[in-house]
Amino acid sequence: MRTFVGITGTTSVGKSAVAVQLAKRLGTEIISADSMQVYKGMDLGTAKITPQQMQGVVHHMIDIVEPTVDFSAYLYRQEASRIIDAMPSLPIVAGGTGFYFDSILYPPEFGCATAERHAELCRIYQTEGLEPLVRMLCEADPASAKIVDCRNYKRVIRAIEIAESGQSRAEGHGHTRPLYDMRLFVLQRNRAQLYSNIEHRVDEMVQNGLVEEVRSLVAKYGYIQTPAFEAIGYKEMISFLKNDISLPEAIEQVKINTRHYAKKQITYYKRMNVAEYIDVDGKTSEEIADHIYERIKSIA
RNA sequence: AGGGGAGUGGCUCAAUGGUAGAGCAGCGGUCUCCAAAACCGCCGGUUGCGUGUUCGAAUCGCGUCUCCCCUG
Repeated sequence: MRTFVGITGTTSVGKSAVAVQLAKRLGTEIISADSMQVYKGMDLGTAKITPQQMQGVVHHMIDIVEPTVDFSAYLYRQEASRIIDAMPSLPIVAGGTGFYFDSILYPPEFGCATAERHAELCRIYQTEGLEPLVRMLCEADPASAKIVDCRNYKRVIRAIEIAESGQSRAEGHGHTRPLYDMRLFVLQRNRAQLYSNIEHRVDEMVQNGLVEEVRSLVAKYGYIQTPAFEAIGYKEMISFLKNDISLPEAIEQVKINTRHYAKKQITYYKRMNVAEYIDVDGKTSEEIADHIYERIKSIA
């Protein structure tokens, strides 16, 4: 079983810098685990690492698709594990999307629907609501209907798709063993400090031209409805550009949504197999990288 | 100064005589191809203050404080 180092943590804890420092010590490359930094042209709002900040370290899974693409954990996993498997050195997977780490460790085994069928199911939800979908699931796969959250349309649609592919969401396809030996380090800081950082970081993004970035994306792609344009910092600015809300309101909303996001990240990490939580307050990225290096040098 | 309006949980607001509800925020959680998504739960007010009427007042009367608007 291959081993890799995982570095994650809430937004704005400084994951990227630590990953770069560690990669330099290990002489290896970084695979990003970030659901939004995969999109080209979305830089400021996703706090994407700049070429200068990379310091010559190769980064994978960043800027790999256009914002028009419906990217997914499935596509992420395919590409990411291929890169990990091919890397001669100890890979570092770094990013804030816990679900993407899991998709590498426990790749989905269920079948998928065609894009057309998926779109059709989504259309049913939009026009007729949840009930018809739940009814469909109850008919197609009553066992799954019992275990799936039937108030969550995404889960219901997915379960229908699985059923239609001849499988059942209810069958314990749960992987008991991960495909990789991940040594996961979670960077953290206290809640007050975290929230204050988010506050400043959002203000900084706006000062650095977030509105202009979103404006040019809209100019290039229009008001498309893809996961990319649902990213925090983007959806709110789009509302502002559409004149639905004022700029101060949009900025406040970005801050609130970022806090919620950070909270959900913290919750998600609790279910992961964490090797160690590291408090970052008062430490430099070099010190943190050194600390992690000491912990994993035996396997490097 | 006079006239009018408003004061309800952190915020925005609902409930005009019958033991105060919601949204947002806050806190916690779910998660096997949209995950920066989608979904779930919890905490929190005796209604500016005082007094009166009433079986019973956020809701009516009187007084008082604060804010807003108009007139001067």
